[in-house]
Order: sequence, then structure tokens, then C-alpha cells
Amino acid sequence: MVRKTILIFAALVVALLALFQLSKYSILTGDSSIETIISIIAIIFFIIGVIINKRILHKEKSTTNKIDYKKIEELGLSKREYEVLCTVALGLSNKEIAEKLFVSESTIKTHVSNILIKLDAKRRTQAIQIAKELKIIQS
Amino acid sequence: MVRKTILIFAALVVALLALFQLSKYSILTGDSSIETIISIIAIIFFIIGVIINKRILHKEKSTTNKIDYKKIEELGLSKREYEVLCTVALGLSNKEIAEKLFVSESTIKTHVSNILIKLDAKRRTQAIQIAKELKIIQS
DNA sequence: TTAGGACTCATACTAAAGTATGAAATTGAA
DNA sequence: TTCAATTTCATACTTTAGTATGAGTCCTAA
Repeated sequence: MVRKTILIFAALVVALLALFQLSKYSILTGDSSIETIISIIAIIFFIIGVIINKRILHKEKSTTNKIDYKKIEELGLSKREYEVLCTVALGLSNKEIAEKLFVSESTIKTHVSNILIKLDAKRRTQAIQIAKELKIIQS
Repeated sequence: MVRKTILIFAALVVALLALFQLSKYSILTGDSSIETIISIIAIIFFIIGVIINKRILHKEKSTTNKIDYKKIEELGLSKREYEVLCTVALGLSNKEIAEKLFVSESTIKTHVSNILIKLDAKRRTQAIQIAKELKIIQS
């Protein structure tokens, strides 16, 4: 993360120094005008600015919307319980969840009860909210 | 939207032309080295690139996460019903909502029933999901 | 092999959610 | 003012959700 940024900036400095030499050479030989050099530099650094900013924002976005799997473990949610939690968040009833996962409704009730305890929720709607706040399900 | 972008780019071109003149002047008078000029230009355009990119992405984000008030009207949800819908999405029970809005629990039940009909949902959890998909509540 | 965790299921219960119906008060626009 | 929509409330009911308890199965790590 930090190393990448350092590398990118190092590359930028090198590119800049190279451009210095190019500009000097160009002026001396008269191959191209100073305006062209400056324009190219401006465009290049404009593009670099856009790219770097996009990467940073993309990283932020991916980290803010990412599911916190560590949290799931910390809460002690089992694989099946997490599965049920996700279907609950989709708005399914216990009966529908039971059919979807090929188990009985009473099994789902047991799972949901355990989920509520582990998430410290009173209702399934509250569990959904808490799960989203804890970033353990998609918001 | 588009006009703003044109204006910004026009300003950039003007700034660039101004820098041309400055660079020429500086070289002639020997006030500063060509390296300094180029560095400044590079930094300025890098920053401009970052700012423009940030604005564009911010605009995208704000439009994708914005609440669709037209949809709320289309669905025929009344002011109070929408209010109840929001509290339901927070995970509150009918009783808690009643206390929060200073009305009886039966009133909330009536509202919720009407909300379910208007959102074509079978349960409140499903209503929350649908409302989020329709972008009429915060996701 | 065995102890514990995860998953399953059932029964019996309480609590909450949701439906249906009717009705009164309020409000805003024509 | 009057009419329609909104908001409010109640009662009686059905359905779904959630709790408590006990128990059987399966799998895995010690």
C-alpha cells in the first residue's frame, strides 16, 4: 500500500528529471518549442493526477464496502448461521428460508434465535441493521 | 454539468498560455531555472487532475446514492407512511415506532399494512429490501 | 476413541407482526 | 365550505417470529 505510493512518486520524480534533460536538449537543438514541452508535461501530469486519485478512491471504496470476515468470526457466527443471516436480510420468511436451504422451519428458527443472541438484536429487522453496520453483510 | 467542464478546460488552457509567457520571460531574464517552471507546471496540473477526477467521481456517487423522491410519490406513499417505513428499516418494532411517533401501536400496524401493499411486500423485511432497491430509503 | 461444536429437528409456548373492518378526527385543496 | 385523502384508533382475528428445552446426528481435533 504505502510502498506502492512511494514507488509511484519515485517514478514521477525520475520522469520529471528526464523531462528536464529533454527540455534542455530540445531548446538547444531547437527541435521543438518550449510550449510543446510544457504542454506535454502538463497533460502527462494531469493524467497522472487523475489516475492516482482514481486508484486511491477505488481503494477506499473497496475497503468501505468490503465484508468484514474477521468480525463474523469474532461474533462466533457459524457458516450456516451466516448463510441464514444473509437470506433473512433478503426479506425471506423462515418458511421460505427453510425451503431454500432444504431444512425444516424449526431449524431456521433455531438458527435465527442464535443469530439474534450473537448480534445482540431483539428482532430480525434489527439484526439486519446491525449486520450492515458491522459490515458483515452487503448493504 | 457539461458547461462547467468546458469552463474548467477553458480556464486550464488560459492558465497554460499564461505559463508559456511566464516561462519565456523567466528564461530571458534568468530569474528562475527552466526546471523550476516545469516542476511548478507539473505539480499544478497534477493537482488539477486530482481535483477534477474527485469532482466527477463525487457527482457519480451522489447520483447513485440519492433517494428517489419521485418513486415515493409514484408508489402513493404518504408522508406518514414513509416516516414509518424509515423507522421500520432501522429495525424498530411496531411498539417502539408508536412510542417514537407518539401514536398507538394499532396506528403503526395500519401504516405498515398499507406500506406492504404499496411496496408489494409480504413482510417488513422484504419491504426494507424493496425500498432499498427502489432507492427510496438509505441503503 | 471420545469430547465438543455444528447442524438438525420437534414440541410447546409466548410475543410480535400482519389482516380485516369500521369509524372518527384532521387537513388541505377546490 | 365541502369533499377527499390522510391520520388516527380500536377490536378481533390469523399468521409469523421468536424462546425454551431436549435430543439425535455428524464431523473433527485432541
